[in-house]
Amino acid sequence: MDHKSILHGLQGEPGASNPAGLQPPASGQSGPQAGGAGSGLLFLREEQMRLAQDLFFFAYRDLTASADAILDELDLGRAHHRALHFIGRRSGIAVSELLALLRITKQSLARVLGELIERGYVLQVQGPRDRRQRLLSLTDQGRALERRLFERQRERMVAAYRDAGGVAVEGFRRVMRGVMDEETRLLLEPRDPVATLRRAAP
Amino acid sequence: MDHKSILHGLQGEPGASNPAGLQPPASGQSGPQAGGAGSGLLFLREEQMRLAQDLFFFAYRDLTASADAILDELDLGRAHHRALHFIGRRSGIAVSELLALLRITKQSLARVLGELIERGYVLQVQGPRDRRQRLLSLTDQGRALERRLFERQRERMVAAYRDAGGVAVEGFRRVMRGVMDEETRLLLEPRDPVATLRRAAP
DNA sequence: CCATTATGTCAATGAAGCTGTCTTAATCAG
DNA sequence: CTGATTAAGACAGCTTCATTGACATAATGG
Repeated sequence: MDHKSILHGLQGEPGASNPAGLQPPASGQSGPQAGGAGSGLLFLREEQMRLAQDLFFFAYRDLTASADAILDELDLGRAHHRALHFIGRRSGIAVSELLALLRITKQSLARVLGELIERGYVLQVQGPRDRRQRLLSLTDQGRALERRLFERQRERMVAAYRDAGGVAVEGFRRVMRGVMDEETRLLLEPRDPVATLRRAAP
Repeated sequence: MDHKSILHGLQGEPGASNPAGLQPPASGQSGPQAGGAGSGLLFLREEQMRLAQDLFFFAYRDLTASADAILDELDLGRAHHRALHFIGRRSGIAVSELLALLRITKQSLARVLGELIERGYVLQVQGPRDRRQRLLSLTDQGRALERRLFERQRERMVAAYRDAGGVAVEGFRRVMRGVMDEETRLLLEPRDPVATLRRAAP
C-alpha cells in the first residue's frame, strides 16, 4: 500500500513523486502571468497550494524557534521578540503604530511592553509634536538583545538566500508580498518609516 | 560603497529607498550560488535580512488569519486547523507522527484531537500492523471543513503565485526549504507520506 | 518474561492573546 | 473656549494553546 493519493480525491498527478514538483512551468518568462492557459500554471494546482501551506508552517516555525533559546534564558517570549524587532526597525514609533503593525490589542501589548520597559530594553519618550504620544525606542541594552536574537535568524536566512541564489530570493519576496493583505503591504517599507502611519506629518 | 560587508555596516544604504531592493543581483544564474564573491550578494545584507523577517511575520500572519472567520464560527482555533491540515495531508497518520510534525507535546495535541474526534471531524482506527497505534483520518465532515478552510488560503496563494510567476514560485520554494531545519526538510514530502516517520514498514 | 513503545490521562502552570470598561491628558474642530 | 476625539494606560476576567511531570494500559518484540 504505497498509495500515491496524498489527498483524498485528487489523483496522484504524474509529477507528484518529484519533490514538490520542483520543476515549475519553466515556460520561462520572469514576468507575471508567465505561461499561457494551456501551457503551464502547473504550479497553481491543488497539491502545490497545499505544499505552500506546509512550507509556510514549517519555515516560519523553524525560523522563529531559532531564537527561542536566548529568549528562554532571559525569561522572555516571542511576543517580546516581535516588539523588540519592530521597535528596532522603526525607532521612535508610537504605541498605536506598533499596535497596528502587530495587530494585537492594547492590553496584549501592554504587558509585553511594560516588561521590556521595566527591564531596561525599551525607552519611552513623550512625543515632541503630540505630547500624548509615547515614542518607543531601544536602549543600548535593548539593541544588544535584539541583535543577539537577530543573529540567530540571520544565519539561517543568509544560508537559505545564498543557497537559493539571487533570482530565487527575488521570487521569494514577490510571493511573500503577494500573500499579504494589501493593507499590510503598504506598511511594509514606507519611505519614511513612521510617516505613513501618522495621519499628520507637518 | 556597495560594500561587500554583508553585516553590520548598517548605515542607510544608498539603494534603501528602493522598495525592498527589488533589484537583486540579477547575475542571472538560476542555479544556487549565483554571483561570485565580488559580483553581487547584495541580497545578503543586513537590511535584506531584516526585511525577510518582516516578510515572514506579515505573510504568515495574514495567511493564517484568512481562515479565522470560519474557525470562529465553529468555536475552533488555529491548533484545530493545523491538525486537520496534517491529518488530511497524511491520511492514516499515527498520533506520534502527528506530534513529530507539529512539534508540540502529547498533552497539547490531546485536547485539540479529542475535540476533533468528539465533534466528528476526525476518525481513529486501530493500526492493523501495530495495534497500539491509533491511525487518524478525516471523516467526510472533517474533509469538508478542511476544504472550506483551505479554500480561503488557496485563493490568497493562487493569486500570489499567479502574480509572481512560475520562476518566482520556484524561488519561493527554494528559500522556504532553505530556512527550515534539515530534519524538517526530510519530513516535508516523503515518497510514501507515512513510511518515513514509521521506523518499521514491513 | 521483560523492556520498550504508543497512547491516553490527571493536575498544575505559563504565555499570549481577547473583551469590556474606565481614566487621564492632549489635541482639534467649531 | 468648549466639547468631541484621540493616545495611552489600567483593571478585571476570560480563552486558547502550549508546557512539565507523573502515571496507567496495552501491545510489541527480543
